[in-house]
Amino acid sequence: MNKAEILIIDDEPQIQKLLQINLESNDYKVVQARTAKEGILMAANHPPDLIILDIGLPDKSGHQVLSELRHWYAKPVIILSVLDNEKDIVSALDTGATDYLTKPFRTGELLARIRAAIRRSQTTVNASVVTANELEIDLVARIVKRNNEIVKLTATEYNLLALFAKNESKVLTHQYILKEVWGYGYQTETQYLRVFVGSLRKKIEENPNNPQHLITESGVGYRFQ
Amino acid sequence: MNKAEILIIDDEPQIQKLLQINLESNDYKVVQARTAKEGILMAANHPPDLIILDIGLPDKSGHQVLSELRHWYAKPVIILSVLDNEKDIVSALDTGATDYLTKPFRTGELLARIRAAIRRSQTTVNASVVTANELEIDLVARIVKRNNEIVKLTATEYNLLALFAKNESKVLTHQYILKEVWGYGYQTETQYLRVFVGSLRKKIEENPNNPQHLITESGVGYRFQ
DNA sequence: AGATTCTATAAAGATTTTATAAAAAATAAG
DNA sequence: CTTATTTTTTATAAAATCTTTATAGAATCT
Repeated sequence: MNKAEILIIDDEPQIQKLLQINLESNDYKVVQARTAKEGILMAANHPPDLIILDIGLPDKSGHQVLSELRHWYAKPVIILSVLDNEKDIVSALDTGATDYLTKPFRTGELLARIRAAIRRSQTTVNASVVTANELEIDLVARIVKRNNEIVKLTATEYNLLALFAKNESKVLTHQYILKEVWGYGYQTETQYLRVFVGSLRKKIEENPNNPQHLITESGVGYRFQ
Repeated sequence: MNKAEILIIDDEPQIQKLLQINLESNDYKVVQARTAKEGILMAANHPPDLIILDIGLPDKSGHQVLSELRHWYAKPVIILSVLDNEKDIVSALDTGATDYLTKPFRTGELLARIRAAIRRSQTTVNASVVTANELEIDLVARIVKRNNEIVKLTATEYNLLALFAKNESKVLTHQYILKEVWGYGYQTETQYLRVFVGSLRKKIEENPNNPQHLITESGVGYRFQ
């Protein structure tokens, strides 16, 4: 297997150096960018296996970079943030960040998180079939089966369920789901979500009044298990 | 591993002596300053792993020193205060102090607090999964488990617990917690906090009447451990 | 020791959030 | 062009959560 390639987007030279040394000695190929613009360009030209993104870049906010990346880049993005900047972190996770670390960080921990993120992205992206008890979701064939019988879903219903399946047992916020399934500008249309979660439950839950798969997290979002 | 270095900023010679002896015999390297000015200078020239700061210094108030330090110094700062100066303590914690002790203090307790503070600064600050005995808090998945079973928390309960988890074994003042969880303008609603700490204890403590994780610091705030 | 402040807890009331049905609008299929 | 299907919107009932109040107990101060 080839070396995994990691793109670092960070303007601080000492962080760049530190990461480069540590990652290369752990057998990763390292590519570096110092600005948001440069980073996006490099990622587009030659998509890496993972991106490490500093949230405090000079030319563009990390959030913006992340959301631009997420239009077409599905692999892990790990966020670096300065200490005590919790709002940034939460909103970054909402925009689709894979994980985050606050500076200063221990390199051992960063390496562990990189390994975990890459492992996850390889299994979940390649795993075209997600199963949860009597449910089977084939993400390549776009087919959902319940007790081995095909469940007929509309396009939106399927997109929603696929998103849940890709994020099993993780709480997804309303905002995030709406953005992923409906696109930008729909973040406030929480009612859409309720309607579609309702119709999904009717189709995939044994007892839709007492859902076992699509769990409500009141005030936050939903969780699939 | 090298010895951890501790800077003591205190003008009382007997305290200086007492601390020096106790810390050095516990295998810390001790550096001492007698004034605020000297202390800041020493910390800047050679940042220690932890600072012990007396709140009652001759040339400058400890609060000012703390807030100056916090611009660039992210490691633990433990405050020393005379007994009848509770307001100082609360405001110091609000400014970012890690922990506090009132004089006269027992050295065993000080040593324990130092160990806790250093351990925390090395590990938990960055972690996206925090574990405390039978508790497991996944800050990315937004899921809390107790003995491997998912604990159902409301949004506010979760936000509160997440804040505690990110500041393990650190005293958080009422004001600070209220500001972080409820936002500005709620700093005086201490009763909210009592209600929610109560319901959290019911869900995460073995015996809510004798809490082991969510500890009350009377007159100051709460501590999670 | 007594007074005062602080904390815990329950429970009622208010508000927010969620679920569901069904109508209207938009889109796709025949 | 008409019909069927899907998505969006509206309305409303139910559930969950948050806020407020009241009160008893614990901790702290004088």
